[in-house]
Amino acid sequence: MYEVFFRKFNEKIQLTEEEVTFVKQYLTPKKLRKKQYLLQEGDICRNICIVEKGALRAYILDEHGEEHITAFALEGWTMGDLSSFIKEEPAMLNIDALEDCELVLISKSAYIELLKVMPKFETYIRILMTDAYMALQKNMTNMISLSLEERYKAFIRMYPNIVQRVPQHMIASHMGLSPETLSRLRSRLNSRK
Amino acid sequence: MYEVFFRKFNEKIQLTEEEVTFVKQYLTPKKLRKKQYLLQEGDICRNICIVEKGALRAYILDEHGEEHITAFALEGWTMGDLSSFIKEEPAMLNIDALEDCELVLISKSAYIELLKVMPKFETYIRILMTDAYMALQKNMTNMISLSLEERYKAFIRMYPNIVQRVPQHMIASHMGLSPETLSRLRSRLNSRK
DNA sequence: TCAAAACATTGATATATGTCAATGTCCTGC
DNA sequence: GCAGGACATTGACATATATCAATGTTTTGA
Repeated sequence: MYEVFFRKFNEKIQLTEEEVTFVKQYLTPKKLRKKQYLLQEGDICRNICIVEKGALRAYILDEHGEEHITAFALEGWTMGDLSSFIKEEPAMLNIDALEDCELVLISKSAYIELLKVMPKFETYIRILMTDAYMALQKNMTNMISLSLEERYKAFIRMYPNIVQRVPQHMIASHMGLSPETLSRLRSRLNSRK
Repeated sequence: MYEVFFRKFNEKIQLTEEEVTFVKQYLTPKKLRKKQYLLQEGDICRNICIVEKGALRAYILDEHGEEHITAFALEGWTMGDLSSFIKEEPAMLNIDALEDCELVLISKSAYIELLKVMPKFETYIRILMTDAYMALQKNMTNMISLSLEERYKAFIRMYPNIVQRVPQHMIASHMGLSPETLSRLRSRLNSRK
């Protein structure tokens, strides 16, 4: 149980068997069926989740009620509305399952307790946050400095699994494009090679 | 010396006088004149910096050589190309001074050593990264879900000091707009009230 | 197994923003 | 103190992308 979670953990920080057992006490498994919600806008995000299996998306609704996908999460990725989790404020994000999912949840109290009693956990979180920040930064600089075509090609290169498993209009939404524009972009790219 | 740095630190984690003295050993002061560079694209970012006084900007050059400002930093803010600092890869960002600056630098070796020997430093960095991630996320969701006008009003509300101290065309660049478009947006807002 | 929904594509048109250019003002450094 | 540059504004025009609509295909669920 929790194989993916601990595989990811061990990539950053080695844990002994006892430590694994110890951490497991603080984790909760959760299954989610396709289209079910993990979090809805306005609720407080009570858990950080790690995807063991399946796929999630996070999206925000704009003033016209349009969905804008802010993130996908596949196996091994972390998902949640971090601001809501940390500050215990209403979430801006909606998170739902794109496929049937198996998740690992860390509650706020578990998070706080683990940070307090287990330095290796704090180190792991520090690294996780650093990596997440760098990834977001990278996305932002790509968004700013690349042409549409280059952005799409970079996305395919970076996240080939997402392109395979997620409908195209959601990728368009994630890139801030209409489905039509992405479709035309793709046909331009195909005709060119 | 390093007043701003330790004020910020103490807002998150209380330090004893001895701890302050200890941390000071790892810090280096640096002055920068307006328009001088702290970091240039292609170089490796050897230091994380905290602004004691003055203002910095970070920008990236796109394929046409156009500048796109990715961040500003005023007193108390942290600045650097984090990916370059952590991975010791060539930086994508250019960082220069918008005003004469006084900075505090933390070198990579100081960063690693402090993380190793001082749990409070690791906790501080963990919180810093978490906050930075949340702020970037917030910017991204604003970018996605708000109209231009709302984005500009949100920016003014959030960073009134930047609006006062930074030329308008740089704010346009930071918002991903041409200077003309921001100018027209502002005149629209003014005529309306 | 079939009907309905979800999805991708393509065309016609609308619109927001960028680009180019001209003008005037205000800094700023020599 | 003045000249040149940086900056903001405004107008005319170009262009990329959104929007609306129609069509065909694939997936899904009863």
